[in-house]
Amino acid sequence: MPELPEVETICQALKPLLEGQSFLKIQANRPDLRYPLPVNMETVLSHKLISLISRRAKYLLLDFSHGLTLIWHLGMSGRVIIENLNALSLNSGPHDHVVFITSNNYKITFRDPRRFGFLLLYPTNQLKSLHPFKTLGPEPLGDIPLGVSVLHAALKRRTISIKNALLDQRIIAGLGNIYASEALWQARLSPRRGANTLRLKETKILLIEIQNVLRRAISAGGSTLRDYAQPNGDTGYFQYSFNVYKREHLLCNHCHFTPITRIVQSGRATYYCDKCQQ
DNA sequence: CACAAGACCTGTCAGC
DNA sequence: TGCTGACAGGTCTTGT
Ligand SMILES: [Zn+2]
Repeated sequence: MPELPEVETICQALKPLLEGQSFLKIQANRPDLRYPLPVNMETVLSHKLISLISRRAKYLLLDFSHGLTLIWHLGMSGRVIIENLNALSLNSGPHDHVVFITSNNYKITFRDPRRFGFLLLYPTNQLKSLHPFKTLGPEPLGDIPLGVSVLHAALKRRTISIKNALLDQRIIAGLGNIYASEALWQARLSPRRGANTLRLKETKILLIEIQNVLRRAISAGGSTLRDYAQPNGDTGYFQYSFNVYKREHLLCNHCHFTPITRIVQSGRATYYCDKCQQ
């Protein structure tokens, strides 16, 4: 489900609510999702000051002032729901696996039907040296601008298709199936091109278009296809700006005469215009 | 090591 | 109305 723009949207929603607050209660409605929930999560985290909410790749990071970081991944179908705490809101739906009650009276629900999401608890100062953070590629919208030469060098080493390369979180962090296809359309590059065949000039355009599409998607609150919604319950709006994703057989918005093609690469759908994208 | 395919899990939708 | 198969915003594991 959530790629960088959706996780960033959730991060921005949680940040003002949670920083400086704490969890009064953490209710786990099952012992695990993709992985077992952190042991004694409620004991270890409740009443501890939340010092920083941030995002790395598709991970939400909740830093606590006593030196632990809660790592929160939403998998394919994960949602974060923020509600005002009231008497009626204590019941949970069938896929509401973890419920956090905050010191400023919010109920934050982790809903995830497919349970590919997970929570992990690591010491903050060890995060960077632990999997998967150890091998995670650069942030496309990071404070330190991702240089074209870095991306180009990483692509040069790989024989996989450029589409698959964009999904590899070790090369660039945060892109998923939607935004990989959309960025390649914007850059007018075929998803079937070998990653190592891009010219520096093409990589340069691709990086700019990756950044543009991610920024526009964040501004739109992400893309809603099925499960995803912003934490306040609104849908995202970027699905209305898709040029290729889920648009098989519809005409390309650039050339206006070629139907969008759907292919499968490494088991995942890719959409593109066979004429515009070379 | 690099890569493709399989696995994880549940819900939805098209087609019969 | 069922049933069946395909498919879904991700990533870890397995096999070649
Ligand atoms: Zn076109």
